[in-house]
Amino acid sequence: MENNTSMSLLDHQKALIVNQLTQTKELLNQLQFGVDVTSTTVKLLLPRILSSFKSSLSMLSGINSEAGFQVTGLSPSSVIRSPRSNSNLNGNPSKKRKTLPSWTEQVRACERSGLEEPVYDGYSWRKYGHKDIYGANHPRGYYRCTHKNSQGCLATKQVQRTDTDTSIFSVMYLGRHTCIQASHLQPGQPQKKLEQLDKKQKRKSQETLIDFQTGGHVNTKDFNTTQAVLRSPSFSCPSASIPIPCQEKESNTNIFSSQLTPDNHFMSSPLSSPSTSGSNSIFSPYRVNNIEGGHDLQTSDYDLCEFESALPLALDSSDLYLDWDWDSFDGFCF
DNA sequence: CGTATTTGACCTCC
DNA sequence: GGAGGTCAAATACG
Repeated sequence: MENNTSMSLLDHQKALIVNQLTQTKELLNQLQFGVDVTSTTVKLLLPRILSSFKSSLSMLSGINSEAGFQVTGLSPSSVIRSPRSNSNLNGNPSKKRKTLPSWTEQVRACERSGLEEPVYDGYSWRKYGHKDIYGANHPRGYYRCTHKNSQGCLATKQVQRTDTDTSIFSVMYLGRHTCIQASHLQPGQPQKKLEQLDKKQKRKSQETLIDFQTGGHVNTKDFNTTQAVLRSPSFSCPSASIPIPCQEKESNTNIFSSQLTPDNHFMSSPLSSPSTSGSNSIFSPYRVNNIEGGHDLQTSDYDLCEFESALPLALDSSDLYLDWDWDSFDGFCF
């Protein structure tokens, strides 16, 4: 039983990685051959590409351990459910979506007071419930995909602050996105979304209103790896003049700005909308799965650096030049 | 006025 | 029966 489980899990992981990389390749093709390679589009795509690679690399690292996707936070239970063992949020299993894959992420938010909202992860979510959880200090928010009705997308997520660190959200994703969210590829929509979010945040947290354009604090941890690759002010320091320390790099926190779904759908981060006036940093999601001392994170980072150095990006303030050789990629880290 | 959020009630599972 | 999850009416907001 367990052996079969391990085998199927491994196969599943491999399949995820392949799909993830395939999707990444498609994104790169969009950059390479896309007609509309505007700077905004590029800025949207690149973080997704990087995130996709990071997720893939993380999974590869995780495969080495019996625990599976430890690095990405994608627990084995997300693939094969085990009753009562699927302790995602406070150890309580989902009671209704048992057939849907689930996984948990822990995401740090750059806090503003009174914020109880989920991290913007690139998808549009609509809150449909809010519940005080027995034994938990903080209520749990229930979100479903905005496109549930229009496209029948069944993806949901549950967001809850952790008891130990209120700046960290535990986000449990249920189901994968079957919707096509134009915001992922079209520059205008996420920007609009983020602008709305920003306005909302400003409304809600007046006493701690921090204007990013005037040097407010931004949690930049999740920018690190992106910056390492992009090395371009137009990417790492968006036009909105968000004060991002481009040279700064923390070594012991693994940062992934995207979220990987079990079906290789990854979720781009708000980082992908650099033209937004700082709202993309209201929440700065990054994985904190290594809170207690991470697993394989150094390896993952190392591999990522290898990838980054192999990625022949030449950027200037407005254009992206991609000369990606997939034959080279074939030999990369595998 | 359309859309998103809030929140109490209801449903499901254990 | 209790806890978690979802629904849907009421409300808020742009």
